[in-house]
Amino acid sequence: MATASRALNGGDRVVTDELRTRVLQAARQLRYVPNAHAQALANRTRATVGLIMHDVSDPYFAAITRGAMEVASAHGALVMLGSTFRSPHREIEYVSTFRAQRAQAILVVGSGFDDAEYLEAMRAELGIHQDAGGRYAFVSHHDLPGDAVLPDNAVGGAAVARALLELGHRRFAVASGPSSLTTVEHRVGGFVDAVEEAGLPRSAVRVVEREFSEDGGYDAARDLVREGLSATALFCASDVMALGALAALREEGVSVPGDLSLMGFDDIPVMRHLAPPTSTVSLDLAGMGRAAMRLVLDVPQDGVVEESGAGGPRRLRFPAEVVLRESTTAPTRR
Amino acid sequence: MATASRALNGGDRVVTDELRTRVLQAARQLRYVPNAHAQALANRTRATVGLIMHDVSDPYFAAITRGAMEVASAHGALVMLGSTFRSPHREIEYVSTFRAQRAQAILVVGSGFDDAEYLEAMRAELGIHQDAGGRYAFVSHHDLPGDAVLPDNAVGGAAVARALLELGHRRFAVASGPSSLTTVEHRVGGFVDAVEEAGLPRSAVRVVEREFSEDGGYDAARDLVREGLSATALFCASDVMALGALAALREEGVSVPGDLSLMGFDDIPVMRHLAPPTSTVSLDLAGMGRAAMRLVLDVPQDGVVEESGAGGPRRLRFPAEVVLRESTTAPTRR
DNA sequence: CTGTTAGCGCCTTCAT
DNA sequence: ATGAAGGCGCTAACAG
Repeated sequence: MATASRALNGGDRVVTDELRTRVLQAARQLRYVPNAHAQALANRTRATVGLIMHDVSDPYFAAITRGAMEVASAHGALVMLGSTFRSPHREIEYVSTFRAQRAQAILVVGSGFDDAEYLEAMRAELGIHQDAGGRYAFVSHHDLPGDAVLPDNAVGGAAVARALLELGHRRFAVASGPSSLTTVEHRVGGFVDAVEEAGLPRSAVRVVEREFSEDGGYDAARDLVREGLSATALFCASDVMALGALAALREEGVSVPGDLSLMGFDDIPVMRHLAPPTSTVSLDLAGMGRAAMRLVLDVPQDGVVEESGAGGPRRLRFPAEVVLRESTTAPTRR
Repeated sequence: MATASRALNGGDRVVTDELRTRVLQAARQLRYVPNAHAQALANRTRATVGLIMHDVSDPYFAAITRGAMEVASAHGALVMLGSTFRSPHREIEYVSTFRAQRAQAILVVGSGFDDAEYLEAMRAELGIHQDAGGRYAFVSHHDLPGDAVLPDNAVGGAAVARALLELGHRRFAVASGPSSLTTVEHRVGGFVDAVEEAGLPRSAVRVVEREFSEDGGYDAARDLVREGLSATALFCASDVMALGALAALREEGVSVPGDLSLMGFDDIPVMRHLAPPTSTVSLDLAGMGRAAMRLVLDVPQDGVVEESGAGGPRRLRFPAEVVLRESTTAPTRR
């Protein structure tokens, strides 16, 4: 048994060539694959990483996942998937499940929740995971200690405001998600701050808070229109919300950008194909996924700049850049 | 130890209340989670399913995955993800990896490859998996024995042809993927057959074969235009290809549907938002994912009709229905 | 009802 | 270079 084990694993010169080939051949004939559980038990770990996120079918998460999968498979790491559908409870549950699996690493993708109970539970779960030798990292802010890949959400939000101001807009609407999501908070916060910095009153921005989803974007835009829209530009906290908003605007007969300029955030692949091609803030989503996976797999990054206090958590910042397309123009309405 | 195990797992009345609470409390205090590998080893199985597909960031697979995840998490099954990026080799490798994990079930999503070596290897791997008590199923055709969830690809392709014929089109172009993919073969085959059945010559359809991807769609449309398009309607073998085709047509100055009617296949969520909203063939993608997961988890289906020979493989057929939107009109060019 | 004893399949010392 | 033995953490079968 020991010899077979050595022949199969220890690629080294510890087994006679003849014996090794004999073992290998038998294995092939039997289509033998070692029991990964037994290996994991004996080795006390395994190249496995747990991926926790809202929902893979959301293009934002899909793109990040793709990047993560590329790196994982290049390094022979097995990926386990956990969809939370935005439930903090499920998120914690998945950490615990992956802990039970003795996952080598856990990747928590997407906005954190601003909720004391959740934060405490996550901190505890992740702490134990780490004490047991596991790694973990976040993609997006989490108000929790740990390595992270961070999109420049606030900077992006501010850039949107400045781009719109430069076009001549002075009254804005924002289709926001729940402010308890850190991502939303940063994007909308950055936007509002930039507007105020430009000397406009707070009242220049009308913020509507709905679900952080396509339906939420739809609801927000429809309600905004029905309450008698005075804004000349609408900023959506994500492209997925912008998708919904666009549908609502079409139904309500509001022309984009004629009546209203529209901007999203993320630059998911379809934005360029929409009617009209929609302005947004581009983020290297797949790159973020790759960087995060590299972070937890402890392989060197590839061009991404690391910004970390000495010994502190490692943080990889991803720039957010405004991409102007046809959904934004100078305001024409009076 | 045994008592602790019983208290934790066997929800029955086999342990004194007092002892059980004591165990439970200790577990909670220590944030104990049982080692899943040890459990799997002792139990010889675990509720784990391996999901094999091309790429989660492709909206088609993303939607199917979403459905599969819903059912999996409702049944407490852990999902492992394998992205093949269309490599038959990796597909086989993942089956073997999941076999090593002693996955309870393996779900192979997406078109199979028409390749003898691949088919033989898959048959062997899946056979061993099954002999070891594992289940598996396909989503889409695979020319391999086993349970399957099958979209009506050929029927859908034919329906596209008929819809276009009815609008008055007589000369067609098809942006096809590699004909070695069964999905492509069925869709394009159904289309071509229906055109011939309508009494038109084979030459009425110009088929261009490119990658089965957005880039492939782009290349196909661009090349068709540059070679001097005589068709009045373009059928793309998938919506993702249609996305690329639309971009190419825009760049080449071909107006849709003015110069050319366009149809895709799948009805991925964005099609309705495109410029113009694009006609396609709708498939209940998430439903297919759910059905497939139910199939391998052996839980009753929910409204989906099963079509199976007695004792033979179980097959769930999903209807494909044409959805006409603004990318298709009667031909105006001469 | 509780405790004891074998494995589950593999890997890793430790002898040989 | 090979083989034998112990243990990874848990559960199931068997005693008590």
